[in-house]
Amino acid sequence: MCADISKKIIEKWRDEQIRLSLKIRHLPLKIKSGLIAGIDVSYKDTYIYCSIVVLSFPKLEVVNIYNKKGEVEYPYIPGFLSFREMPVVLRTFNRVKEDIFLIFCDGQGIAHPRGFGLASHIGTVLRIPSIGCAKSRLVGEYRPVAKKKGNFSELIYKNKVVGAVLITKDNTNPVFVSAGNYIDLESAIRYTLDCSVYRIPEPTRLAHKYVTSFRESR
DNA sequence: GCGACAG
DNA sequence: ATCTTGTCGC
Repeated sequence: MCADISKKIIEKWRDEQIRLSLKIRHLPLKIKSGLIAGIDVSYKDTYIYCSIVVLSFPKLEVVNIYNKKGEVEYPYIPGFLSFREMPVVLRTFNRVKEDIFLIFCDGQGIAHPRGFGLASHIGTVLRIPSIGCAKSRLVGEYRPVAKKKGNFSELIYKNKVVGAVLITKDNTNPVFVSAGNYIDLESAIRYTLDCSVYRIPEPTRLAHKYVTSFRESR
């Protein structure tokens, strides 16, 4: 399938992350209504599945769902997740005909060793504002956060604020939010809270639900 | 060398 | 990510 990824490839990927990370821009996003999307990927054997859910904002009603199956090309390597998931994600997104103004991704944005996690990669390639909302930490340190919706502590990495450890629902563990591209952290936090009903924001939570059922049906 | 390490 | 039952707590 994808045994040992040569060090050459990883070097190339590292260079690409550094090169593309220079294109990242942090801007306040102020769109009040429109369509947003949630992306999630699932695996089974040598197959990889992707679901993209289009939702209305701020009502959060499902407008459309796109599913696509592909083959696993690379193994999971911390820091290089996007190269494993980007292929199916792009092929799935090519089918999306709606105009999306914001994308939620299951993973890190700039809270990454080289400031270019999955959300940054997706946002940069698609040229659409993106937010990384991960369930666990990849890099950075932070102070504990009281479990009250809206609370957060800064995620610090190399003496820079790269994200927020945010409580999206009372009495639940935090999620790790970081800007992907074309959005700043403040806006990312704002939209994440506006899209949260449960711990995981609706776009990503629904995408995960749909991709799981899609995988189990094929 | 040891420990950490998105999904 | 994936394989899995019951169980504690709001």
